[in-house]
Amino acid sequence: MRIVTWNVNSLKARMPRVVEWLEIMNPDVLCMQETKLADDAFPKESFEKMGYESIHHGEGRWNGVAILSRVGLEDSSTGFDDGAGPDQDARIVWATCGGVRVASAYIPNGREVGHEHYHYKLAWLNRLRAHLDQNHTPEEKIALVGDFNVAPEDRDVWDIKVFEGATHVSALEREAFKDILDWGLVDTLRNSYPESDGLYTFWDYRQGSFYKRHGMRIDFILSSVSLLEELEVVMVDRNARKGEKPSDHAPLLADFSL
DNA sequence: ATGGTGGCCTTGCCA
Repeated sequence: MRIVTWNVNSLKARMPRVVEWLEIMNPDVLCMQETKLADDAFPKESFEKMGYESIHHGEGRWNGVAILSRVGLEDSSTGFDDGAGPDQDARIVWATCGGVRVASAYIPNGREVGHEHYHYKLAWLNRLRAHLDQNHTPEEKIALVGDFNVAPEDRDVWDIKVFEGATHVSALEREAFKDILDWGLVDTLRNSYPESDGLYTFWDYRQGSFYKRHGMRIDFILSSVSLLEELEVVMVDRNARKGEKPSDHAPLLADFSL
């Protein structure tokens, strides 16, 4: 089973690239973030013609997450089931696909350390942990994937000196991210390449970042241990960051022997 | 070619 996470930065703008990529890479499950679509604008029928069931959770101009699956899509839900009320944004969707509980998540950016949005980001990660505590056990096969907007280690950004005092690398964000992992999830790409630097999934459009290899590793396929036992390979498709009208994120793929 | 934002119900905001 090939599971993919990809922040597409507007599905409307990215649809040609997404369709082309699906035809070439044939994932079983594609989790997208930042679709920037309302639910009624999501091209569900186009994906159905390609053999994919789908669930989308969107609000229109910002955010928006989706799961596509050709190995079944059951028990879908949106947001958090943690008893704390609805989230202000459309940032997470859940579904069971081929026996794996999958979540497609778009964690808040935070904007600036100390900003109201930064506190929302930390609270959001805490709610995600609470949702896991209340709805799942680490023994299940779980793939929690998406754009976490956190670089867990200094080597996960191209130059840590540039990020001094910035979001994505602050201690509180990293602790909140680690708290998710400590529940019982493994960062699959880092687990497969423990010694590697330069493993990035995002390159800002500005200042020629991609060409300069000025990237960040902020997208993840987090796997429970029982699912990790089935992991064959995990990789970033940097080619998808090239060419005409790319997203600023590359897809992250993992193949499991399921 | 030796450089270099993009998306959005756009004219500022978000990333």
